[in-house]
Amino acid sequence: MQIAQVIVDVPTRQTNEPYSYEIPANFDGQVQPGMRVQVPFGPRKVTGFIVGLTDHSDFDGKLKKISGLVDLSPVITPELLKLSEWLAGQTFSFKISCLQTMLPGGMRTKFKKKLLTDNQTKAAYPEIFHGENEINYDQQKFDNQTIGKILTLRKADKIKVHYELSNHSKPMLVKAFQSKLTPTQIDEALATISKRFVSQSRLLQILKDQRDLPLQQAWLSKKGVTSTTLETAVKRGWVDETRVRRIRNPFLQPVKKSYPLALNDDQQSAVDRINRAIENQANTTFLLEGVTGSGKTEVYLQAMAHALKTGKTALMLVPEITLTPQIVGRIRSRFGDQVAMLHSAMSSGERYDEWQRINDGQAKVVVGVRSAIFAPLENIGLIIMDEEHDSSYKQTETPRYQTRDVAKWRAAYNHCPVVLGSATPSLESRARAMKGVYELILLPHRFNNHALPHVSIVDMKDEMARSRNILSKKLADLVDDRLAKHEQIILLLNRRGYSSFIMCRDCGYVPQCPNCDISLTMHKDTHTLNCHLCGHKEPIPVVCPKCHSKRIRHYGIGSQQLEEQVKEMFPKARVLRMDVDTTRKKGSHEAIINKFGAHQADILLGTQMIAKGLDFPEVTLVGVLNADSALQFPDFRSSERTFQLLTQVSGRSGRADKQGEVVIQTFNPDHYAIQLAKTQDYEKFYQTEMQIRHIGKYPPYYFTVKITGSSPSEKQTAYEMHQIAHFLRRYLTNQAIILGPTPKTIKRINNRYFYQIIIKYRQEPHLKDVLDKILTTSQTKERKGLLISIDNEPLDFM
DNA sequence: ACGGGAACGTGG
DNA sequence: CACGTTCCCGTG
Repeated sequence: MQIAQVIVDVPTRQTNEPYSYEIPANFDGQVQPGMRVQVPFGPRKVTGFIVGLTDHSDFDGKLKKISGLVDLSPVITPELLKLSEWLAGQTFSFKISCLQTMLPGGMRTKFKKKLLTDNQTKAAYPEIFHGENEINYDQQKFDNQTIGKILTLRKADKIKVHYELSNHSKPMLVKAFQSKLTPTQIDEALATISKRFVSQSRLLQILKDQRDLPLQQAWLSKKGVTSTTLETAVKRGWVDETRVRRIRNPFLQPVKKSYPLALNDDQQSAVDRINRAIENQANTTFLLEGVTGSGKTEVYLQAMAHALKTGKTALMLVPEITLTPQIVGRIRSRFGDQVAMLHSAMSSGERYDEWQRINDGQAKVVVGVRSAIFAPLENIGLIIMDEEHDSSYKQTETPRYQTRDVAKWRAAYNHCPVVLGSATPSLESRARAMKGVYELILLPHRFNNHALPHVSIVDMKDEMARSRNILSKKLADLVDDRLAKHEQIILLLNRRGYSSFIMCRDCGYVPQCPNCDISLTMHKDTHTLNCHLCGHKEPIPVVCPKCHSKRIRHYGIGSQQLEEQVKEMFPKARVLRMDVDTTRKKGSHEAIINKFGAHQADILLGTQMIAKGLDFPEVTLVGVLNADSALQFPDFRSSERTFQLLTQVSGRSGRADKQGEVVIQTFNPDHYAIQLAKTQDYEKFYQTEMQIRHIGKYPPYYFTVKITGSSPSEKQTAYEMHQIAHFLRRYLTNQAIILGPTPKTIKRINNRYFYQIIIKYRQEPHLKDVLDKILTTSQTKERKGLLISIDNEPLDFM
């Protein structure tokens, strides 16, 4: 007898191991590991993943049978099954959560519960069934009294419970028409048909040329065949209406084929080293450190081409907001239809189709964001992570994985190299390169030896004494100059909304979010005060709710207000704003980029999403309006983030034959992160920052774990977190540093109180066991509203 | 997660 | 004791 080992979709500690199920005879030989099944679990039915097949079970009770198949072929490859095990351990999460994150969103299934009943009961309980024989059962939708009634009816067998699979992404089927006529019949019809039937004859002509395949209605209508014509043709028995699958195409425009560019010596030697590793199936991790504009992308493309040439596939990851049509277009122009793209801006249907193309082995190159690291690609010959330092590579929800670690795992499994590319590598990666764990490849020169932009720093303390203007005199003059020369400008202001807060000038009252410990941000376009954490919105008060004064003013400039001011200062300039608020609609991000790229605007302003990956040759001036915004955060990585952001955004200036200019406005002109960004001196920054990390016992010198606890009661949160800290101090070695518990920087979000504990350690053999124990114990308190989450190697300590 | 049964509470 | 509510356990 064959037995399936199933991880059920019940995310708890106790059910985090496979359960054994008998495979019913009619499924014999069809089920394989990696397929999803429906199984009875206690009194209900749940979905599960088959993770293995055995011929005996250690479980000594009576086995139940698999009740249904969700998939007809595996959706998780053997490699990804193994990876899910490792990932669950690494991130302290449930195996089922890891398996689910490997699938594209649209494929995650839940069982919908439906209630079926007979006509008599339906008529007797209109408040439950509303005259339907079948209703969805949502517990929240019914009050306790109704639920009671439903239970009684069910016991009396008047209601049947039915589980229906909800799987919202499906292949897209479109209307199509298949010719039923032979060529001779078509000729006959053409000869006999009355001259009045112009469109029918036109259709017959088309059918004559395209006889064998079903023709899609959309295609036919482009040829001028209307739906009425087709209906008539169906009636005449000439064609049959059918449905065919259409692959949704996430690539908006067709791309012209492009060819490898000539490389400079640095690039060539980089490509050679990576190619050699591909050929030797060497599991090497390369750190490709190249200044902005040094031509890293061309190195990636040629190395990927080499991987394909050796019969392998290639996976390339890019940060969330960098995956612009620009980059995808470039990759697709090189590799054509072999490319599959996975990106969060795509619809779930598009993602589903792209994922299917990878799973079927049709796509050989995958380009995507973080989650694309789980693409079901087989026989990988090369994994690339562009901008490896980018924070979007760390998932902030469970499973809290770092893509870099998953990439290295997959590379080890596939015996292939990983290339981590960046102009400003994370300190972790650079330190590993220095230790010889990674191989360092440098691209120290800009492509075609373009000069680096000239960077100047403006001290806003001096500036503020003169004027309250958001643009310094120097920056405003340069903007004028560029506008006159018909060149483009990027302005970066890392704060969205209109102003950061409003305050009553008489009593000092600042409106706070009722659910969170944070002041509300003013949004002028919607005339509301918004909370950026929980989404709360309220109207802007006209009088102070506390002292009834009318002197309410706003402070701190956000991107909305910047737009307003810039338009006022430069009335002739065409201004585009790009931030979360202007890019919410699908395709709007792209629309802004295309518009600016076509020079239909002079000034692009926005939050940090404009800093990365965009390449506009006409931009010769970049202004950073508040370089300090990241520095203000009480976090050990704030200098690193500031340096990276400034270097990145500076690289946007002057890429083609024109010298670029960058103006950084700051209140901390002497801060090393700002000074070193001015000279684009990564090396010096690395040295300085490493010293600070060493003294402060921070990564990469120490490993870190963040434990966050939250509940609706501050007292309970604090108490439980103290218990955990106590437990840690007792069971970890005395080399481990345990900080906290402390309330988080923003203590209350959405009426939950957050406390955290930071563990810093160099070697802690029992850490995993201790943390597992904490999770197991804490689960019993979950019902009281306490949630404990563990973040292994968190991005910040906030 | 969630269904089911034990345990506990309330009103007569 | 009948019934409502909460707790807690097990799920193959």
